[in-house]
Amino acid sequence: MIVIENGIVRKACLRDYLDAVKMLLQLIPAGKVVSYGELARLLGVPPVFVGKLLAMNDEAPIVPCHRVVRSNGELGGYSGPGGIRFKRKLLEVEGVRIDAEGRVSRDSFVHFTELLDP
DNA sequence: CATCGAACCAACC
DNA sequence: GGTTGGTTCGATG
Repeated sequence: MIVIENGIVRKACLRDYLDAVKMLLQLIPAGKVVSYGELARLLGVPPVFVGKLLAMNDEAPIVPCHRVVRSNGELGGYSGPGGIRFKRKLLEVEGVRIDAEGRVSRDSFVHFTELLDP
């Protein structure tokens, strides 16, 4: 059973959360990134759980789980093919600016409210 | 800046 | 019942 409350997912099984995450990921345009926390709010789960879900995505990078980074700009992890190096490469190719310290620039972040409202 | 602990979860042991 | 995750956030020194 899955319940939606104020646009936030409540009690669902892993499979349901995974489907929800994938849908949200498809909304992120190339060249932009979102934070784990943002997804966590929408899904109603703790941020750590988002990581677990993304790690469970077997269709990376078709489903762009590489466009999810830490809120402080650091890349976070990537368990898909090619590992973290590949994640960074993908982002750069898509136009995300990453500084020498491996931080994503703030203007590359996008919020789901901006993706859903316009 | 570094470290700490708690947190909205389901699965697994 | 405790641990585990690609984490976050606020409080603290």
